[in-house]
Amino acid sequence: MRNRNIFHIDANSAYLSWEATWRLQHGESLDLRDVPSVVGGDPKSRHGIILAKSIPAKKYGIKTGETLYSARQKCPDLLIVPPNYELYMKCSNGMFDLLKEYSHLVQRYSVDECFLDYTESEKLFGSPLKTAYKIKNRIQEELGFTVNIGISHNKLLSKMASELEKPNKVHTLFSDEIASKMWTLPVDDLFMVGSKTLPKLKRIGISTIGDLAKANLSHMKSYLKSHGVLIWNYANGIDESPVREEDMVQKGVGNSTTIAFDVTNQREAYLILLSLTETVSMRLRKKKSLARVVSVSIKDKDFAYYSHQCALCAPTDSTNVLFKYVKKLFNEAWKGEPIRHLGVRLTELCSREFYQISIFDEKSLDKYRRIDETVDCLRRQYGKKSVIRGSFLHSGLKPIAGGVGEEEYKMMSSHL
DNA sequence: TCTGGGGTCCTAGGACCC
DNA sequence: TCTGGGGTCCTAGGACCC
Repeated sequence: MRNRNIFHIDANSAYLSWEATWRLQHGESLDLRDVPSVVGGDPKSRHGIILAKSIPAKKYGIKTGETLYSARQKCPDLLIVPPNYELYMKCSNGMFDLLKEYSHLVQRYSVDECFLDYTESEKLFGSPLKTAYKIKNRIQEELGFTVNIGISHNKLLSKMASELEKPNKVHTLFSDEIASKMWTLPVDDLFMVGSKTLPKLKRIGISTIGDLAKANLSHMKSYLKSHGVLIWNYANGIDESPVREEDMVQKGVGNSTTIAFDVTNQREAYLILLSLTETVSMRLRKKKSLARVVSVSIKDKDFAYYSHQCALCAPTDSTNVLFKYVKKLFNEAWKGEPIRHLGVRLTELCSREFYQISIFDEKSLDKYRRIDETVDCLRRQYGKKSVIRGSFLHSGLKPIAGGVGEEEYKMMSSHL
């Protein structure tokens, strides 16, 4: 492949910076970024984990994903603010729109990360490094938060580059810089080397990215299968994946929720599953897709996780049809123990247009479809909670569960 | 006052077919 | 009385990402 120029743009401690920016713009004098602070969920509803941390909080050893309880022990004066996903979506959109000015090829990798293919833009905007600084400074001035930008010839290296020194920095990581800038790093700093792979690598004497790069490829392949080949390539800076257009095909939609209390009976489990089915099927219909596979997942009070799935005879987007399968799957899977978390996921998606004929085969399905369309329409106009099922009244449970913000947005994935 | 939510991809084993 | 081997599909579980 010819030489490309790829940028990776990463908002620095995104949720926290966005929260800080918003608060400053709304009259607060304290900048959350200057003190030990975190964005975190509510422990009362069993959502008490750290979603983002300030740099001062990081100095206390506080990590994303750890419990608020543990973070408070490390730093008793820690300032904790609740998340505001709609705000984060707006900030994310602002960053994305600004980036689109510099290339038609911008991939939204997650809420706070984008890849930008600068290859064709160079003749319009000049040198990559100059433009990267321009973008970084514009985001800071116009949107109020800082980003790191990594520049290289592929996505993997540009992503590794943006991780180098934070915040508010532009880094390059071209081929001749791999040895000095990347090989010296601990091997788990490499994209796709996680907590399970790290000890396996340590066991064979690999502790830096450079060790992995110089390891024997066929040895890695027999030891870690295809994943071994993948990370060996990454360690050597090899990655040919393209910056993908926004509208790539999504493979599935799912929603899940941790319940504030342990669910111990079928009736309550059904209500929560119904609320999740409502959310997930609305999202499916919004995408004008149908699903052919439904799966239900359960996490019990001890965090043991399992799931059960089945294929449908015909793809559908009907809340009622999907819920019928969800109930069946739940009954087949549930072992009867107290439940902490429930999830509903739809996969094997296809286009609605493509399958319309079989949907209208049955009169009852046609009726279901009209109900779904009407309810979706009302909810769009008057809000998600304008139409709810009678069964939720007085149940103490949320009629619509799952989802973080109002808008649909690309979340994360683990491949480039 | 303990541990979120939303994704993708890979693998292993069993069923089934020829 | 023996009992191959390749291919595909399905499901459950695990690893990784942010």
